[in-house]
Amino acid sequence: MTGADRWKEYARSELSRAGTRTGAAREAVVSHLGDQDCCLSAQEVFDGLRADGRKVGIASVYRVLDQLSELGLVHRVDLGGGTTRFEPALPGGEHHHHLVCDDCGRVEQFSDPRLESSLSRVAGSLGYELGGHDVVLHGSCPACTR
Amino acid sequence: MTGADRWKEYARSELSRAGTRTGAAREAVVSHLGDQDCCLSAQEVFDGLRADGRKVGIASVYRVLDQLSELGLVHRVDLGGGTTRFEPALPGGEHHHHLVCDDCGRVEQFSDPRLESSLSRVAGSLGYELGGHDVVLHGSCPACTR
DNA sequence: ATACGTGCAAAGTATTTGCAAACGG
DNA sequence: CCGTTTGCAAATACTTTGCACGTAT
Repeated sequence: MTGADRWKEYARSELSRAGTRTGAAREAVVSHLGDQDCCLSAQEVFDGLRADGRKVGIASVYRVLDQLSELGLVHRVDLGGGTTRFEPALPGGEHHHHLVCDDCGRVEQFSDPRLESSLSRVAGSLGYELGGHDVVLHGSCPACTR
Repeated sequence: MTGADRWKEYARSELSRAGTRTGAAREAVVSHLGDQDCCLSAQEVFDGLRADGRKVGIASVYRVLDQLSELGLVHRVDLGGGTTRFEPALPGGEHHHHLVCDDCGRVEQFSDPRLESSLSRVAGSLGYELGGHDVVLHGSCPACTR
């Protein structure tokens, strides 16, 4: 089973466990989001669903994304530029961060254990219980640098 | 001389070096921003100026903040929640990051050398030339935890 | 005098909300 | 059936832009 399918199943089971009913809009969003390998904006999800011929209102896209976020099934990602993006989140706390090329807009993912430990150490030393964190690096990608 | 005054002088000299004229709105924003120890939203700057009896249009606040940002005199800070915040930036690359309490909204600053080195190592290993980075930790502050 | 700076109002985005109709359990 | 979910349209929040006027140089 692919990671995408695994997330879809996980999301659907968590949704039903949360007591929600099955609706066309939510299923469409879950299905589409699960197929992505990179974070999407609400508008991109909406456009993607339209392209697939699914007629879902943008308000529903926002509502579903918000609900998924509340349940911890997606992460909100803010790369700057004023639009929030969303990406599937698997359980277990495994996560990654993003590196944005300010020239061409390319987005890459990365993860780094040493970075994570720095973050939790800092939070701990200030007495905070760490709930989540956003790390976004901005720069120029190899192609744009030269 | 205080850090606040140092930034104001620095900002004014950089602005004049950039060839800008002296205007009331810009001076008001620079002066107000320089007095802050924490990042402010455009609306907060606007309200602060109003409270001081300075009649500055909100459009000018946005324009000035954008200009200061272009010149590297302020950093844009996005703590999530949809509104961009701004804070004075001193030259030399010294900077800090933010820790937000999601319960009470408190914002703390921190800096950490090990974190910085993790970030540049990651960027370097992906071939990126690092231009800047945003790190925002979310969690519960000591007061809200218990 | 001339171009830059400013305030106001209008336009633009991104997102949320009110509401009646559709639909799942 | 009854309450959740959905789509539409209107509303909201934040930010940018157009334009006429003010003002520094």
